[in-house]
Amino acid sequence: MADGTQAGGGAAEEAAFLASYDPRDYEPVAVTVDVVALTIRLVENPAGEAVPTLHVLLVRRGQAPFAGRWALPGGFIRTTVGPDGARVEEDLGAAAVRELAEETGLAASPDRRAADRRLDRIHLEQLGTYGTPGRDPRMRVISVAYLAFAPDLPDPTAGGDAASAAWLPVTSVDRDGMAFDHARILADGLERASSKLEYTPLATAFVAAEFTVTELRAVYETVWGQPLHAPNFHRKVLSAPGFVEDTGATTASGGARGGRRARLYRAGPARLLHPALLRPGKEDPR
Amino acid sequence: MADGTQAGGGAAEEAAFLASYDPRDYEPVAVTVDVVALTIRLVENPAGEAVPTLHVLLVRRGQAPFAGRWALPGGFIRTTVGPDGARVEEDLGAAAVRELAEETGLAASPDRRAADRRLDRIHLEQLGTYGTPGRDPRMRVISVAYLAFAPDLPDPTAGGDAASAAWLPVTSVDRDGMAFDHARILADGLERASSKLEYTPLATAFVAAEFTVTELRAVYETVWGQPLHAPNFHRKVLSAPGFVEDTGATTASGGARGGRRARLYRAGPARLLHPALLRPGKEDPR
DNA sequence: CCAATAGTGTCTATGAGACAATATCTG
DNA sequence: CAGATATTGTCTCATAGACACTATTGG
Repeated sequence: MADGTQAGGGAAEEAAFLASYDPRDYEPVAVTVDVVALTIRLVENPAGEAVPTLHVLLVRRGQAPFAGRWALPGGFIRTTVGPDGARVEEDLGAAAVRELAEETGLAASPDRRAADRRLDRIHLEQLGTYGTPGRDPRMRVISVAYLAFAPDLPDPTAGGDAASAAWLPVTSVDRDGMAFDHARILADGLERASSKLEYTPLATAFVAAEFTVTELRAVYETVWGQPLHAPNFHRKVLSAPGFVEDTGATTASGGARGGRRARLYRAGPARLLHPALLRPGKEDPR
Repeated sequence: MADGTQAGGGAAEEAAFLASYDPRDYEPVAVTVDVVALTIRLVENPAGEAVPTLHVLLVRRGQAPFAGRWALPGGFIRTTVGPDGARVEEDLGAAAVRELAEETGLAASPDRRAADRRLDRIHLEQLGTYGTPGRDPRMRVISVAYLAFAPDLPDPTAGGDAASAAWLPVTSVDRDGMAFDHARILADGLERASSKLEYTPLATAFVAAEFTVTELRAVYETVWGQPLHAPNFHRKVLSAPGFVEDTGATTASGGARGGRRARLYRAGPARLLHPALLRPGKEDPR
């Protein structure tokens, strides 16, 4: 990288640095950070039951190109000017958190402490970088995509300036109508999420700090889109060391229509699951 | 991404696009592509035996910053001017291939067809993007890192202009002395490579088009840094559908010191291994 | 023939998946 | 008590890992 031909050293030598390149070798590139933010929310089905459903945070674009289309929340990486006048550059992950906070309304929350606590519980990881020429019709744009797993977050409309943002059920997103190559990024994010549930304990990032095994199973069923065998799931979760820790407590009451009280667990210290919880029905996975 | 405020449309509206942003929101960013290129080469140990050893392609920097240090091969993404005068931007993956070809000498090879054939056999995948402020002391640089698995490639010195490049055994690389954050990128690449061998058939990218099970096992042992149980490995490879295909042929002769002739296989069509070949000794993988 | 290398048989422990059964709630 | 929900028992099959063994070759 940065295999320059100029001498290094000072700070504001940027111009000299740029001038030392053939214009055909160096071109202005815009770098954005986009976020595939996933959460699970309850949706009423026709029968009136609350069904856990995977949602993605999307923003409706106000300007061309792709005006009126849904896009992933994102924006350019920023440079802020510090108190001493020095430029403070923004880390990529920080930009992703900022975008998420802005679009969910957590940035404008009156209770900063509570908002920060919610942001802290969000799992964030880099998904990939998308830089195919022409993906933005205006200029060369390189987008670093992040994947976020969050417990139920507030509705964006509660935020204020992000009236055009919304949590949409992933199954009802019109992928062909999405802006830029965001359909592809979303697809990559969903696949990554499914895969991550298999060998990491990240499903706990979708539920509250204390949760039941059934709630955890709902996460898997929702993301994988298929029902799981409850007894076996139960045992597998408890047998994976460090996946969950027993709190000793149980839910205050059983199910609405009766049923035993469920034990409450919290996320354990493990960062990888062993053995893994593999998706069923992958007999011949080319 | 690209949540712009200007109207979209034409082609050379780049200046207007840039002007529409607050300078604090938009800053010139350089984007580079770096490559962690891995291959397996034979190295003589003190006993005079040829030991397969994992190597990484590194370049010794000629200029500051980090002059004299080893760095990953890489460089800025380019824009070439096409015959009609239009600017042709380079895709990120193409930039990675170009860097690899340049530094290995394959770009300058007299036999273009043969060189292209070798480049085609290289597996290339995106590793991650590194953009921490300050990682390049000169200016803001975002590096998109790629991971390449290659069969034995020519020595860079055979190429010509890349006299300062070399394949180095990964165990003998002075990580603390590497330029920029390339030690971190290298570490990430090695971990990714180890992990990919588990659940994909990419080990075949390290060997010739036709290979024996023992050669394939050597890849695993080299990358994972531990010996494997030969009989069980044999069975696992053959039982994973689509991993390898029998060519019907065998090696021309047995081992140098005697031994049965080995059957020759070629890479099969599978893109994922099922069941996976897990690394041994990961009892408590936090 | 002997040592070396390739490949097969087989046994045990463990996990995956299916099904049955038990425990404990709510109404 | 009846139905609902959580949790545990048990059985079968597949895979991982260990070890013994057979097959084939060079010297």
